[in-house]
Amino acid sequence: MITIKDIARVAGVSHTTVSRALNGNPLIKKETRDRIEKIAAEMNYIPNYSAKSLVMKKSYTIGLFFSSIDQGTSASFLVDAIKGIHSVLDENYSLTVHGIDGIQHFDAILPQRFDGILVMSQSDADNAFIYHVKKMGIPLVVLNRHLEDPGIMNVVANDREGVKEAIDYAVSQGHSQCAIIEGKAGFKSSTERKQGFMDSLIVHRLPLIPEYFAAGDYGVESGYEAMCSLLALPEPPSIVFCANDDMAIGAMNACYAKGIHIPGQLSLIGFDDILFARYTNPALTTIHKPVADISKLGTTKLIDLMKDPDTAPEQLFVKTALMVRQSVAAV
Amino acid sequence: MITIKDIARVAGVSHTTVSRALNGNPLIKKETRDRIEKIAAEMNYIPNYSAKSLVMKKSYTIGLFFSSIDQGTSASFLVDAIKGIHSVLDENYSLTVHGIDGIQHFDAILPQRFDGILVMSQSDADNAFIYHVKKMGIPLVVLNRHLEDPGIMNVVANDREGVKEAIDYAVSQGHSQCAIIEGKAGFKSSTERKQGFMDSLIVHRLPLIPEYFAAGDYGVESGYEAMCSLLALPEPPSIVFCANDDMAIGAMNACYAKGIHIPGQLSLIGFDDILFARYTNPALTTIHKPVADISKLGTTKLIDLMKDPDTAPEQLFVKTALMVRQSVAAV
DNA sequence: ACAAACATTTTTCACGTGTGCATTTTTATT
DNA sequence: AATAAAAATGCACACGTGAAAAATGTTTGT
Repeated sequence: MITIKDIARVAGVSHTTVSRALNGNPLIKKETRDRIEKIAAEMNYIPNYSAKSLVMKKSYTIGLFFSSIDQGTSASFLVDAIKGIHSVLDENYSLTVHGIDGIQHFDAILPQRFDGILVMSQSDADNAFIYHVKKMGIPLVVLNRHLEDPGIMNVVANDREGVKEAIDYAVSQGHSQCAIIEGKAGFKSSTERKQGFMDSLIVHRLPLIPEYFAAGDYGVESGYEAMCSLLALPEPPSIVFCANDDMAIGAMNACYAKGIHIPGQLSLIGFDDILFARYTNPALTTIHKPVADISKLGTTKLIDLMKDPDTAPEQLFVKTALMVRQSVAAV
Repeated sequence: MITIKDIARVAGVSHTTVSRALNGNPLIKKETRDRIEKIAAEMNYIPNYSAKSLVMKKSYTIGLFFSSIDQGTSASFLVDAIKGIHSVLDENYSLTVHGIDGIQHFDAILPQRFDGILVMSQSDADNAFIYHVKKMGIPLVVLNRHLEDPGIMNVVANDREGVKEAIDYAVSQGHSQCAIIEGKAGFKSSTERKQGFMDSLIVHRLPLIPEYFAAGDYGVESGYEAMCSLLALPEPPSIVFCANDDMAIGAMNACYAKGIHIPGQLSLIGFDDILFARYTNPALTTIHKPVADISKLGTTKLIDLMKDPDTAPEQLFVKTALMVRQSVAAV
């Protein structure tokens, strides 16, 4: 392996000069710099990142942490996040992927190992981790879950507003018997979406019927079961909002099984806009959650934070969008 | 930050002794070792991985490379791979995720940066990268795509055999007019699956009808279009095998659109067994591709290779499994 | 012409760790 | 008790890089 010392020998200068020349330090004369750069290129010099890391106390690594990799994280979520991040991240940073639930010792989460950390957070349980990162002074952006803490950079979708708009739309289509299949208990997103649902009903002076609030856990199966219980009610709803698309697909299956026609007999709205929402039968009307955009914006902010740790933390909201398809009928 | 020198000072020994004690070097007396370990624990010592990397020429990093992150890689694929790897990877290794198409300079792919590399390969185009890695002497396992090269550790599913079994099953249900929607041109998996399809037809003395070979590209839309063209034939097939589930879902949508009932009028078989295959209407009969198992086995082999670079390369096959659901009717 | 200011480069040191070899301490053997 | 052998520990250096301080060469000002 070629080192700056090798280049120095060839160029007839000290290794420090080489270092400066290659790092754009203005103390070096232009001709010297050009000559050294040329030699470095010819010799196929590639910097040793371990040595750089040691001396610079930088790792050239960004950590992406999900609440869990195994459980509760949908595939599209993970992929869209990675895509969004890669689209703005400099090539000589590498991105490592972790599940917070898989970490044995927070001790291993150190500034020397991560130049910055993105937490794609889904639950309050992540807070212990988040505050550890903050305490260690590692530049940090929390994505996807709204934090109350104004000291932490935070990028989220306005789930609540998005759901409200969707239910407003449903009401405008003539629906008044609106039910919800809620997300996983303890997840911030669950309460946010439920709030948006209620916001709309309240604005439209529609009653909040306790039987129309069915529990779910974001899993496909839970959507199936929740829908079964809603259909079993003496007076079933005319429309059901599912707190994510996976549950909407489960709910749709329950309708197939019971012979309920969508949207003829029952309308359905999802949340997330996963790839397959477009391809259910009928195509699912859902709220598009811009995971890639969130990740992109979050990464941009993280980079700012890494450049200048004193960048003021912000609470940023990315807009959701209602995707009107075929699962909601006018009554 | 605490260093071994700090510990050495407290323990009244040299930093060398500390280093040895903490690394299980047998040259150290048991009592000394115990004392040093205790002090290290009390002082909350955490080794500096940059320094370790520099001197050991190790990076404690495993790279996971997909052909592309943006295009052609389905979400479940990426997630299952990450899950499988995490399940066997030691905690003090970190996993970085990359798209081969996003790499500007192969020069950055060095032994000093990666202790080992897993390539989740989908196309021949990855070969340039694969051989670069091999040339650099980085322990390497290629997953998912069968390589001819016996010098490279390779873990793949037996797609061909899996498809053959599925078509055998279709034939046993009385089907004789079998069509295929092929995968993306240039992808090894496309030809493998097509081969399996033909293997079965040939064994059963069924004709290979050119019109029944429709082109696809693994995308949902291509499945839709291919199915439309098959349905437009004067004599449409009785069963269609789709080279992946995404296309099967697209094909299913084409049938909805044309009012063709599945499996009443047409049967359908997919490949991959993605999460949603279970929840289409009807539930999709498909071939389960054990991505997580492939990743797991591949990682195990990579670890072997990292421990002993002379480990003999193998070509390992992981079994697929036919998941019989409701999209194939008996005729 | 000589000092002062400036530009450029080199010298020396540090970062935290592991290792070959020398040195000291302990144990075993005679 | 003397000696050899073995066990335990320390010294000095290396890894590749960057930065402060020092040194050298060059220009400017009077």
